[in-house]
Amino acid sequence: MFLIDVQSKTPIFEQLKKQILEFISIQVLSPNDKLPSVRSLASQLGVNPNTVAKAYQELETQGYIYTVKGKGCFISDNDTDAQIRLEKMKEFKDKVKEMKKYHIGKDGLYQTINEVYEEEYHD
Amino acid sequence: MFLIDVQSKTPIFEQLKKQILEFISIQVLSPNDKLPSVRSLASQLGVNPNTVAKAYQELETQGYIYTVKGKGCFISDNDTDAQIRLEKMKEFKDKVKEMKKYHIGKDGLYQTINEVYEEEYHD
Amino acid sequence: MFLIDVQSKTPIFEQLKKQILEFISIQVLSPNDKLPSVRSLASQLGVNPNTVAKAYQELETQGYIYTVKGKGCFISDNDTDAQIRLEKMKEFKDKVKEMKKYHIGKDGLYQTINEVYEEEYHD
Amino acid sequence: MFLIDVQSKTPIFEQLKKQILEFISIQVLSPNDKLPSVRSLASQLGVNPNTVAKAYQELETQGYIYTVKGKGCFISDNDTDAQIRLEKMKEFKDKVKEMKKYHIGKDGLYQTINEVYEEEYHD
DNA sequence: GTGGTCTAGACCACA
DNA sequence: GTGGTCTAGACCACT
Repeated sequence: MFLIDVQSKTPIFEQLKKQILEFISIQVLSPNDKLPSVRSLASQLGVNPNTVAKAYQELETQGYIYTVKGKGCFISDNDTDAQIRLEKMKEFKDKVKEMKKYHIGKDGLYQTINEVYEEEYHD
Repeated sequence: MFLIDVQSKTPIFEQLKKQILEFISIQVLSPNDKLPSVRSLASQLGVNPNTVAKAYQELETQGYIYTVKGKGCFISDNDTDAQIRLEKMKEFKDKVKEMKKYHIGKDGLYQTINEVYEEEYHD
Repeated sequence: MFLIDVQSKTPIFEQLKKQILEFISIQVLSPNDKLPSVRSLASQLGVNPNTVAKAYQELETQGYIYTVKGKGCFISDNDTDAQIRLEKMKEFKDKVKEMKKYHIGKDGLYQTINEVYEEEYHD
Repeated sequence: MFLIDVQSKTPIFEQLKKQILEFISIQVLSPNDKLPSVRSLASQLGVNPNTVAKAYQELETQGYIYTVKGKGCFISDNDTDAQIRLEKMKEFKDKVKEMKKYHIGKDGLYQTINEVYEEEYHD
């Protein structure tokens, strides 16, 4: 279910966070679903448990998941998926602003969007 | 001319690289223009010369500038500005792909682009 | 394992790079092998950690090794040894072209090769 | 007659030395021929006179040219061309040794030599 | 005066 | 403990 690239420049715990958020956004993980335990996920991915713990901790701080002592971590139930997409839209807007800074015309951006959305769905 | 945020999480030398690329892209810096000397830029920004040197060196290995020992660093002359915009478009495409992964519709993206590009130009 | 000549005109970090490439080429270092840590190699060679780090960083940008933060540096896994030999052959070809420019006959070159390759293997 | 690449990593004075040696080797410049004056060559190439002077000085130290005060620099007359080719052969031998270190077979080297020497002559 | 290399030593993020 | 970034200050080669 989770895929990690240890050679990537982005820290493992960030990769994990991102994937969990993705799963929430597309409702593969729904409110009150249980996340795998830190230790099981760590051993499954072959990474340090501290790394998984860090990802979970940050997600909790940001309100996307909640922890029940002795039971595990669960997806929050406050429109979490909508929040995530809002967050992503903000990132997108920042990217667009950057494009504008480089004097890149909006037509090129439209075209790129169309290209991407016309492709078949794949990972 | 150059602005650095020492508080930022992104390394100083990366901020510098980005700004130089921006200036090339919008042709504030044109092929064979001379960049400020490592030492002068460093003292002007209040950072260590090594930091500026690192930015320049990376830009050189990436082919955006060239160095003449004893004379200084200069903007490369092979359509560097076009190359940079291409690179940026690639980044944008990746971002759009990410949006698609999160099941965000393309209409929202269009709208965001319009918002950004309708604003007055500012830094 | 590594030998550095601090007197040499060629920079220490270049000497290091060369030796590492040599070891990869003759498969003393194989894909995914771990390189010595920056600090340990530095102290072993009696040089500054920054110097070793620079060598590693350049090897990484050239694609010969990859870095996993918090774990160390490792040999890349894409036929790195073959790539290095190809690179070396290119250097050799350039040298031969130079010889031709100086109007040196190819017979002399053959002879030199035979001399070198008939000697016993040594460092 | 002389060609300089200011963007090259090899210092200008080295490029100059190399070209002069090349011309001696192929007898475009013969013993007792006069070299262009420091100032004329410098202005012709658009480089600093000190740079040309440095090239000449090193060539004199190495015995390839001699200076007559108030008259100029001249090619030495002691089989200079043969000496240069010897020097070049030494460089070639070092390169071959390097190839051997990387465990590159001699057959590949033969082949490369043939390729180069079969090409038409060009710069 | 220009960039290139190096040292000594520091702090941080990641695992 | 690992590499990444940064500072302060030094020496060298090239122009």
